[in-house]
Amino acid sequence: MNAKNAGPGRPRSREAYEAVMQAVDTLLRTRGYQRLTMEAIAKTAGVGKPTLYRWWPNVPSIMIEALLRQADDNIGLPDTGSLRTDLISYVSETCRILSGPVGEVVARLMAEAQFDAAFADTFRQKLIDSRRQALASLLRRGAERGEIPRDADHEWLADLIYGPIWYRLLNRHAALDDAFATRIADLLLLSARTPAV
Amino acid sequence: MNAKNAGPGRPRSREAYEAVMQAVDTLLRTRGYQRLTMEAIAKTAGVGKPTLYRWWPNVPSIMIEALLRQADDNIGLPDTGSLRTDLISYVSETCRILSGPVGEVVARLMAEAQFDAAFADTFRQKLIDSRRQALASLLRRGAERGEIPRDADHEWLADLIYGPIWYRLLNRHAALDDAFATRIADLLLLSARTPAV
Amino acid sequence: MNAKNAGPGRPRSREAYEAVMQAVDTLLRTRGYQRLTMEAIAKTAGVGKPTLYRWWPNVPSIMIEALLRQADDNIGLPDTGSLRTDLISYVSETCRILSGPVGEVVARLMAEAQFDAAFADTFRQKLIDSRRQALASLLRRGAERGEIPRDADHEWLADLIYGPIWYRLLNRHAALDDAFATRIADLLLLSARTPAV
Amino acid sequence: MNAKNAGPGRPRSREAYEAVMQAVDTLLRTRGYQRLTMEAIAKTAGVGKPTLYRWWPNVPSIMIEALLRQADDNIGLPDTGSLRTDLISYVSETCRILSGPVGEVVARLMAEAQFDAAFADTFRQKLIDSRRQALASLLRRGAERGEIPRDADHEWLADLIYGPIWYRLLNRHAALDDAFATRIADLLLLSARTPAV
DNA sequence: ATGTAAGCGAGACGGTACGTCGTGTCTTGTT
DNA sequence: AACAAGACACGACGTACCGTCTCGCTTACAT
Repeated sequence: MNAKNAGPGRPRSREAYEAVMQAVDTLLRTRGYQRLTMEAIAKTAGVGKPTLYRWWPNVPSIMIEALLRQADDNIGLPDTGSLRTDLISYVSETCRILSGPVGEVVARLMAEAQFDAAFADTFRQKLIDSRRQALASLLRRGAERGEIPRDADHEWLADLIYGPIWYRLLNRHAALDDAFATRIADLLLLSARTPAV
Repeated sequence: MNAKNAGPGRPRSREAYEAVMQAVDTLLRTRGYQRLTMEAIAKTAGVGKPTLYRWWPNVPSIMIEALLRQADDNIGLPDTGSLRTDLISYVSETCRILSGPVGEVVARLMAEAQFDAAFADTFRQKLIDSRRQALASLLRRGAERGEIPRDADHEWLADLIYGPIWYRLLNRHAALDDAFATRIADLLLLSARTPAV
Repeated sequence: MNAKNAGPGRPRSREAYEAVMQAVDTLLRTRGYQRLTMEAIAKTAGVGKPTLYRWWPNVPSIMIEALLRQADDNIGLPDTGSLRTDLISYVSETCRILSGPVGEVVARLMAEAQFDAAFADTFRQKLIDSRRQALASLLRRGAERGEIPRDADHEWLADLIYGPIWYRLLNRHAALDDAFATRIADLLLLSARTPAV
Repeated sequence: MNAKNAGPGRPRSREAYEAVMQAVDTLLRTRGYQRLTMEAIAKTAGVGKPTLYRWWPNVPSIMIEALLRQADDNIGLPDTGSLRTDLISYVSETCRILSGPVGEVVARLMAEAQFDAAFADTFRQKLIDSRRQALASLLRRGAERGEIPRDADHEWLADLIYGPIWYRLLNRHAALDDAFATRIADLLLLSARTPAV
C-alpha cells in the first residue's frame, strides 16, 4: 500500500484498498481483461474514480500490485544441495505458475510495458529483475559449491533461461512443461561450464 | 492487398491503399504509437473510416501489413558454406534490424497479440513462424553438411535462439549487439551437438 | 435544428434531435432543473454525449432551443385598434405565460446568462430582443394612430415594461397578475405621453 | 459572524473568518467567478473545508457575507429636503455602485437565487428587501412633506424603480447612468402623483 | 451504351472509457 | 470543540476513439 501515515489529514482507507484489490480479481475472473477498466474497478470496488487515480496512474499499475499481493508467497528458492536439482525445481515451478492464470496476467503486463515507459520501469523492477536476482542467488550458491565457474556471466545465463520461457509464454507455440524446464536448466549448466559460450 | 478483382463494381482503389500505408509510416514517425488510431490513419490518409474497416479489422493488422511491405526485402538467408558463419550472420542481421525502429514496431505487435487472439494468429504466422522456418532452413543445410546431427530438435533450437532475442527486445535490459548474436549462435551449436540438451 | 444538409457525409439525424428535445421536457418535468445535465439528457434521449456536444455547447443552449420550439406559437401580437387595449392584452398574456412553468425555465436561463457570456448573447437575442421588438411593433402602430408621440423612446419604454416584469419573475415577491399588467401598461402610456419622462 | 461563544471547546477562529473573507476578494479579483469554489476558497484561505461548511452552506452565502461586509458603508439615505433630489441622489448612487464590480457580484447572486431556494430567502432579505425599505423611507419622508400622496403604493413604486435597474443590470443592454437614474426618479414621481397608476 | 454493383470521401451516430473537478462528509492529530 | 489537512464516495464534465451507419459520387464490368 505504500502508506505514508505520518502527516496530518485523514489516513488512507484500508477498506478502499482491499476493495480495489478484490475488484481486480473479481473482474479478471468474471469479465476478462478487456473489461478491466478504471471505470469498472471503481464501480465494482464501490470506490470513487479519484481515489483510484490518487494511488495508481493506470490499470496495469493496479494489476501489478494485485498480482504481487497474492503472489507474495512467491516462488521460494529451492536449496537441495545440487545446482542442477535446484535449477530444475526453480524453473519448473516458474513454468507451472506461468501456465495458469497468473501467466496470462503477466503476459498482458509485459504487453502494457511496451506502450507505457513509466509503467515499464515498475514492471521490470518488480517482475523481471526480482526474478533475475533470485536466479542469480541459485547460481552464486552453485558457484560456491564449485558446480559452475565462479566467473560465470549471470546476466547472460538469466537471458538464456528467461528468454525461452517468456518467448513461449507470449507466443504460446509450445507448453511450459517440465521437459522444457529440465532442458533449459541443463542448457544453462552446459553454457556455464563451456568456456566462452 | 488481397484484391478480389473478379466481380462487378468499382475495383479497390490503389491510391487509398498506398495512402494508408504511407499514413502509418508518417504517423509512427511524427506522432508516436499511441496516436496511431484508426481515426488518425483515416484522416492522415484522406480516406474514409469505412474504407479502413472494409480492408482491415484493426490498427495492428494495418501495421503488420505496412511492416511487411517495407521489409519485404527481408533478412536474406546467408549461405557461406559454414553453419556457424551462416548463423552468426543471420542472427546478427536479425538483431541489427530489431535494434532500429522496426524493433519497436515489432515489439508493439507482439504486445497487441496479447490482447487480440485473432490478430495473434496473423502475427505468429507472418512474423514468428516465417522466421522460425528461415532458421530451420539454415539448420537443415548445416545438418546435410554434417555440422550438426540430423535429428537435432529444430523447434527447441529456434526457442533457444529467438527466446533471448525477444526477451531483450521486449525488456530492453541489454543491447542486441554482435557479441550477443555470436554467443547465441554458439549456444545453438553447443546445444545441437550435445546429446540430450 | 439549423441543419446544413448541403455537404457530403451522413446528414443530421432528426430522430436524435427530436429525442433530445423530448428528453429535456421529460427531465424538467420529472427530475427538476438541477438534474438536467448533459449526461442525463444523453441517457434519457438514448443519444451519445458527443452528439449533444456536436450541436450544443451546454445545457442552457439546449433548453433555449426546447423552449422556443414549443413556444413557437408565441405570444401573438394583439391588434384591437387601441394601443391601451393592445398593451394590456400583450402584457397580460406575457405575465400569464411567465406565471407558469415556462417562467421558471426562463428565469433559470436569465440566471445562466450571468455565468456564461457566450450563452448570454444567444439568450438576449432570442428571448429578450425579440420580445422588445414585439413591443416596439405595438408602439409603432399606436404612434401611427396618434395615441402616443411619434418620437417616444421605445427603448426606454421597453425597460419600463420589462423591468418590473423580470424583477417580479426573478424575485417572486409579488404575482404577475392582470392588475399588475394593467398598471404597467398604463404606466407606459403615462410616460410616453408626458414630455421628458 | 453569528458566533455562538457560549459552550465549551475552542472558540471560533477569527483568523479563519478573516482569511475566508479575504480569499473571496482575492479569488474574485484574480480567478473570476467561475473559480470561486468551496475548494478554492479553502485552499486560498488556508482553511479546512469542514470549517467552511461549518459556517456557510455554500458559496453564495459566503459571497453575500463578503459583499455586505465591505459594503457596510452602504448607500446612505440622502436628505436634501426635496423628494425628487433625494430620489435622484439615491438612485444615481445605486446605479453608480452597480455599474462597478459590486454589480457583477450582485447579478451573480440574483442568478444563484434562481437555483437555490434557501439561498434565495437570505438574498432577498439582505439585498432586496433592505433596499426596498430604504426607498420606502425616502417616500415616507416625501409623503410627510406632501410631495406625494400619503396613500401612494410603496410596493408598486419600488417595483417601478428597481425593476428597470435590475433589468439593465442583468441584461446589460444599456448603461446604468445618471440620465437613466433621473428618468426613473421622475417616473416614480409621475406615477405616485397620477391617480390610479 | 448503359445499368448495376461495389468502392469511395465525408461525417454523423450510439457507445465506452478516459482523466479531472467540485461537492459535501469523514477521520485523523493538534491546539 | 474548533481547527488544518486531506482522504473518501459521488457524479458530471468535456474529449478521444471505437465501429457502424447513411449520404452522394465515382468507377468499370456485364449486359
